[in-house]
Amino acid sequence: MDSTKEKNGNYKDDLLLRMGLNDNKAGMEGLDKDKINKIIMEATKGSRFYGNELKKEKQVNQRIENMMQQKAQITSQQLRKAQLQVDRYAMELEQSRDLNNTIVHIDMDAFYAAVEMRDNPELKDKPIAVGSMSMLSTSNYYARRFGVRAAMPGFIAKRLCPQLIIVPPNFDKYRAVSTEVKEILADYDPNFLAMSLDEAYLNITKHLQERQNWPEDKRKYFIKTGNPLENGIAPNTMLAKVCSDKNKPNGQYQVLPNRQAVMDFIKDLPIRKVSGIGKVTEKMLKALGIITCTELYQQRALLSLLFSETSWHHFLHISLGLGSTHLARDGERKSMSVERTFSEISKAEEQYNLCQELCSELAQDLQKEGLKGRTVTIKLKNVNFEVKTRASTVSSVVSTTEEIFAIAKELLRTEIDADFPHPLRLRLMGVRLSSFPNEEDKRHQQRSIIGFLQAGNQSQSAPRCILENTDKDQFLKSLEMSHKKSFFDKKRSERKWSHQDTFKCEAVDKQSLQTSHSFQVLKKKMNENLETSENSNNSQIFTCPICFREQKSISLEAFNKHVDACLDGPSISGTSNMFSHSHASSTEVNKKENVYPSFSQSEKQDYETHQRNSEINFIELPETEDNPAKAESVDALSDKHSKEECASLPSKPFNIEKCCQNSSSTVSLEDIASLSWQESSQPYLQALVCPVCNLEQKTSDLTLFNVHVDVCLNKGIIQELRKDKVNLANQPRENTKSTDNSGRVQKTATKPKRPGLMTKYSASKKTKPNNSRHTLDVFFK
DNA sequence: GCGGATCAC
DNA sequence: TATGGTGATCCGC
Repeated sequence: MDSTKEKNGNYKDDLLLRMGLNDNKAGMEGLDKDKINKIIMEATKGSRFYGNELKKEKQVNQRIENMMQQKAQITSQQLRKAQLQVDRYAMELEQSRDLNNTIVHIDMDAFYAAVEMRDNPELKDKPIAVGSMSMLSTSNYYARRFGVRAAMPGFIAKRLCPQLIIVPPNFDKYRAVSTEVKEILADYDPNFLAMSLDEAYLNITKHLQERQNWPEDKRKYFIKTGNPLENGIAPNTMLAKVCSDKNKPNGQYQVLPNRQAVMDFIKDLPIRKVSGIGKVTEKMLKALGIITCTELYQQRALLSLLFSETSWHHFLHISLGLGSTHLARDGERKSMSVERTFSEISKAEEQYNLCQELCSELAQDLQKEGLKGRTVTIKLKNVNFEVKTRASTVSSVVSTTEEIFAIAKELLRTEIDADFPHPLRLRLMGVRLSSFPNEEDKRHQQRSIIGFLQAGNQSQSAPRCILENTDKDQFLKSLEMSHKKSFFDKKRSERKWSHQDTFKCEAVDKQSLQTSHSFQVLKKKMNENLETSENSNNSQIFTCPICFREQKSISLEAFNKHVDACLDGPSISGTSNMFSHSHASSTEVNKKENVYPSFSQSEKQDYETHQRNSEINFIELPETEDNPAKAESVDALSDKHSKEECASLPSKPFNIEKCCQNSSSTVSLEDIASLSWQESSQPYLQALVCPVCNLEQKTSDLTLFNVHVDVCLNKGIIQELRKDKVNLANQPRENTKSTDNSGRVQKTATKPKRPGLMTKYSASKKTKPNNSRHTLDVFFK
């Protein structure tokens, strides 16, 4: 056709497929198919979006190429063996085939558009779409004749159909209508499964049985909702879903519950029609000559060798016409997120502000469902549509804006630092919380909290250990198991248990303190610190972890004696009570007052750390004043004291630079144990000093402080892990060339190539540097 | 546990 | 001018 097709045929086909245009249904009153294609491509070509689509397409092609090489190495022996194994499994599946259920899939036609047309009859004979100039949710059938589809940006739709009316979405309205419809559906199956506002599965097996006994007049109608809808009736969900797609619009289709009917239905069914087979899987299977379900069945042995077990099992289910016969109710949610697209934002300050807003929104949503989680993930999409996610898991659950933001902001900062001095040019940001505790976790947590509070109450009279048996057991178990884990897992477990212990025990019982592993380390570490400070004549103030009193300029022996005396002595209740008091009251205060503005004091402090890190990482850079990004940020966020603070840092026993830069200094239990408590100027309020970054945290909320420590630790680990990446990123990206074996010059891949999902073949298999780099189009023509 | 990807709606 | 938001899952590290 045109040159575009030769170069970008794949993308174009995908695009057209997605927009439903290569089914020959376009035409008649609307636009000619070719005309539609041309308009879409004209609007798309040259955009950043398109550039990214091409990039993604190349990656998929690479995956396919890897797969084909994998395939080429399969021997007939292996294939025969696989055939036996797969057929054995197929036999089992066949035997468990269940045709006793009647599943209906309900799909409301162009739902949003239908509702809008119902409420405004003027729209009825006009082409309409619901959405915005950026993105359409759906369109009516009139508009579809012009090629206007869901998931198409409105501005392109307008080019296809200038008279198109774009109606802004009104989800409350759609929800209301959806609820009405669902009430009707519930009559047929009270346990129906709603997939969205306009889609649901019903298991009407029981209903049909009961219906047998109904009087004739009552049986004469079936589902009547007043809305146009598709439905498909079949013995399982997979088939029902395909059925409802069959006779559009406003149609119905049934697959009878016998094996032959199922197999006949499946026979020529394109695999893409099946839920779960998307664009990429379709393309990969097409590369293996598989388009229909019959072909999928024929290649089952090969597929078992090329794909993961999960995948080929899924494929086998499909090719046998099998699917769920019961509607599994949704389990508990596993994550909650907020994300937003916007016009480019490149200023760090604005990015942090945005991040905090998202955290706030997320925190509100979480509160509605009473959820708390341990993993915070941020998502960034740059103006070139490249997506990154960065996650951090802390040891205790978080849920408030402040807690989530404390973590998210560090993740964001790491990314900003990594690209420094270039700004991140973002078009989307998102924040997600996951790792919600299961019921058992919750019970455990509950007990810990109660234990903590009880210990606080009782500390006046009879302080006792709040380190519960479960905690101890798990701590010991985690140590026991630790040799089986990876290095980082070990470190994680160590710090998790150590600083939980540290916080709990320091406030309470001396007996358990003495036996506590972490406390032994704590003592040891403090001694070491004391020694070094003595040796360097550096007069430091040490605070006794038991009584919290400052021990100034005393010898190591004296300090030890003091600690031991505190441990043996009768009265620590006063001090531990003081701690409990300050914790309890400050938590209250925190809840009410500590909703800090964009950048509070502690934010500034954090920012200063950031500045210090930047100075260390980019020591060759000009002064702050000459660095626009830095100067701006400093102006906005920081006072002028960062340099003095920086100068004072080396005298501290442990700091973030050491943590991040020393290759062997990934955070260890000992590091945690160097945690020191220093009294602030405020009486009865302990200032919390982070043992990692060594900065005093101006919060008295222990959870928030814990989060900060976790974040600092993760940051150390993250930077350790990312060292290579950062180095790579700091190199000039263009013109990075290398020579391969064949002597040709190629661009070096910026990122290490990985095999794609759901596949077994390994990317570590070296790609042949020869002609095998043909496109697969040629191969499969 | 992390990060990239795929998929559905 | 301009190509979404939410949630789940899988795979290889």
